[in-house]
Amino acid sequence: MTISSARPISDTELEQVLHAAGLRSTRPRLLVLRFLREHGGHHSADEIQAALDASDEHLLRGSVYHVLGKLMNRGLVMLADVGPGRALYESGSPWHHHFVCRKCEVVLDVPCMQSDHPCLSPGLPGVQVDEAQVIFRGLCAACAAV
Amino acid sequence: MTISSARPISDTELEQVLHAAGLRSTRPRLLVLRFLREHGGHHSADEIQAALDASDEHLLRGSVYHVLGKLMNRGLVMLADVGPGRALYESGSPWHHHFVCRKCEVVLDVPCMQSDHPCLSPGLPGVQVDEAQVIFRGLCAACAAV
DNA sequence: GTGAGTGCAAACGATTTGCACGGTG
DNA sequence: CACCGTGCAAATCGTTTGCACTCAC
Repeated sequence: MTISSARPISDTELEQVLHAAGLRSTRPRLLVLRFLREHGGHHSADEIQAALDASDEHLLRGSVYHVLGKLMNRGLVMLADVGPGRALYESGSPWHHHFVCRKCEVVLDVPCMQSDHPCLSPGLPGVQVDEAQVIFRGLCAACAAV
Repeated sequence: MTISSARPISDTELEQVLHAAGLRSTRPRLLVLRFLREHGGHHSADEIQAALDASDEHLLRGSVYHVLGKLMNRGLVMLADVGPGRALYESGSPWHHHFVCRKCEVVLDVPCMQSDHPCLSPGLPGVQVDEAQVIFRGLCAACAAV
C-alpha cells in the first residue's frame, strides 16, 4: 500500500511505451502497465488482478503472469523479491531498494544512496556485477514507536 | 556447490551447540546441522535431503523443513533468499552477502565491506534497520570470460 | 511422565506450462 | 495471413500444516 500520484495515463502513451519495447499492444498489457504506472509502488500479481477485477476489467491469474513475464524481460517491469513467496512488481520508478518492516510487513522504497548502485564492489576478482538488490529489514517508524 | 573445508564435527560438539541454543538434541537436528556446518556454504532444503539420503540417513522433506525452521528461529541457521523459490540455508558463517551469476546460477559469498552491515542507512526517518540483505547479480568470473 | 519433536500425508499458494482460439501488425 | 499473445485448465514446485506417535529431558 504505497501512496502515489495516480496520474491517469492515456492508451496511446502506453501503446508507445509497449511498441518502443518491441511489444504488441494488447488489452491485458495496457491494463497491467497502466495499473503499475498509475499507482506506482510495488504490487503482487494478486493485487494487480484484484484491482483490475474491481474495475470490471478481468484478467485470469495466468494471464497476469504471462503479461508480467513479457514486460519484465523487456525491462518495463522490475521484480522486487521481498521474501519467500513475496514477489512484487513495479514499473516506471527509478532503481531503488526496499525496506520491509518485520512487524507490519509494510514495504517502503529506499532511494539508493551512492549513485545508482550501492555497494557495487563485492570484491570478488573477475566478477561482473550489473545489479545490486538490497533489502533492509527492521521496524518501520510506526512500529518502532510502540 | 561450494567448496569447503569439510572438517568432521563430533556429535557432542553439535549437541552442545543445540543445547546452548535451548534446543533438544535429536537425530534430525544433528544431521542437518552437521551437514550445513561440515559443508559450509548455502544449500537448499532439497540438497540437504539428498545429501542425507546419499549417506543412508533419511529425513522426510517435511522434517527437513521442521528442523530448519527451528534452527532458524534460534539463530543457528541463516536463510539466504536468492530469488523466487530459491531459499538457501547456511550455518556457522559470519554475516555476509551473496552474488548470483545470471548465467550459471552459481551463488558466491560476498564478505561485507563496511563493518558487519553495509548500506545501513536507508535514510528513512524513524525507521529502525537491523539487517541489510544484499544480492549482487551479474556474471561470475568463469561466465564473464566467455 | 510430559511436552517437544518427528514422521507422514495432505493442503497450500505462488508461479509455470500446454494448447486451441483470437487479435495484432 | 502469419504469428504472437490470450484465456483457460491443469500441472508443478517449494513450503506449510495437522495429527498421532516417540523420544529427550
